[in-house]
Amino acid sequence: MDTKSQMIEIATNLFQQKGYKGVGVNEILKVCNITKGALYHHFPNGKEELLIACLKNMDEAITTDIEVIFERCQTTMEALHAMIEKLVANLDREGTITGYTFSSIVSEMASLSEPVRNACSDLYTKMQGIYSKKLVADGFSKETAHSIALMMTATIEGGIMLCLTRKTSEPLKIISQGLPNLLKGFI
Amino acid sequence: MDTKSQMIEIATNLFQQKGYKGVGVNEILKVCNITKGALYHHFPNGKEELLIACLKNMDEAITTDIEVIFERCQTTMEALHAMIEKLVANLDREGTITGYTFSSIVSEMASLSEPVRNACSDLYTKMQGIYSKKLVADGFSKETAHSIALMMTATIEGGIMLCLTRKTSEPLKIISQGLPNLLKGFI
DNA sequence: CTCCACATACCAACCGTTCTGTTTTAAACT
DNA sequence: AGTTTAAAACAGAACGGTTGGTATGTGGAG
Repeated sequence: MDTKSQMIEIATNLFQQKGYKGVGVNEILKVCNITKGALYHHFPNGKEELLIACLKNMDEAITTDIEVIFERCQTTMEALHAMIEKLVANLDREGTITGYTFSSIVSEMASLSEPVRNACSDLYTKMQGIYSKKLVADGFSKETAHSIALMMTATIEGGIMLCLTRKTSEPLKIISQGLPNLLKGFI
Repeated sequence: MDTKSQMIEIATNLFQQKGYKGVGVNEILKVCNITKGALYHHFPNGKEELLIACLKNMDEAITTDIEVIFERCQTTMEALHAMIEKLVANLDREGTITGYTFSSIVSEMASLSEPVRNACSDLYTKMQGIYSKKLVADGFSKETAHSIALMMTATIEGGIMLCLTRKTSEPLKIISQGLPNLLKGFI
């Protein structure tokens, strides 16, 4: 793997876990086993440019990952259960959540950097779009599907926050059980 | 108002908006118009102790605020609408959200400081408790109420994240409209 | 000989914290 | 009431460490 890709891969993980300001460039360089020269060679605009590259990387990773799940599963609910199960497994195994979320980055940077905010917004919109499409296939109207997709996105993101706070995967499990009722209510 | 209370008041606002690492002690001192001596006199353990004091302050503020709303409103849904309306108004007016949320602190600090994580966990639990109680009064069983309350907490917190990312209050408005369907689904 | 991909050394700015010194407050004693 | 005294409530300089960023050096590939 080339140096640049490796940097993005590692930095993505660190940013997801500790947020933007929570990770210093020196820490990233140490884990990557490279030096300042390499970083500022590939990312002349420094840390923020690296973050945006990481967000683009997450975009691809998350989008394709979710799309695979949503293609394999028959209904939206099945797909959601599979998604959350993956999150729960990840959380139980590693103690942190590395996929499907970037809440720490949003809450830190949304008001500080427009490029970062836009990248995050795009990612949310993309995820929501995948949900929405499947919901339409499930028989919901376009507007209803849009509303449900938004609520699903919010609920999962909020659920992750609760899991991190409680140090348990319980909240996401309960959400996984409760989500079908959300769809039921919209019929 | 005494210096200590003023510090907590101002720091609470700053922490909510910019997160923990996003605010330097110097910035806090500047806004408060005090110096290092005052800070480390009232909070010998420095910044983190101040943060915990802020979380306790938020606990009281949020709890009493929500409790008032939930007492005034007949049903859980009415109360929720009122709550979200308040959030939306705040967001439309000031561009940031200062009440009912501390997502930035959670995502930054949950894995770094146990005292902070516990304080956040307590706050979520308390909010959830208020929802839950009202839901039982609405006729739901205890377990069902607990599940719904958790989902409501997650959805609102996630909705706030979406609003910050999109720079619009639209997500919360849609959630406010969609939430009744969540309750409907549980019946 | 040149250009790319780094390494190394260095920098100013800022971080949170600690220190010592000064003022203010208020109770205690004459 | 006036003085003494001790503690509380600050002010402000100084500290070591870390931050993100830059300027220059260097080895290898073409």
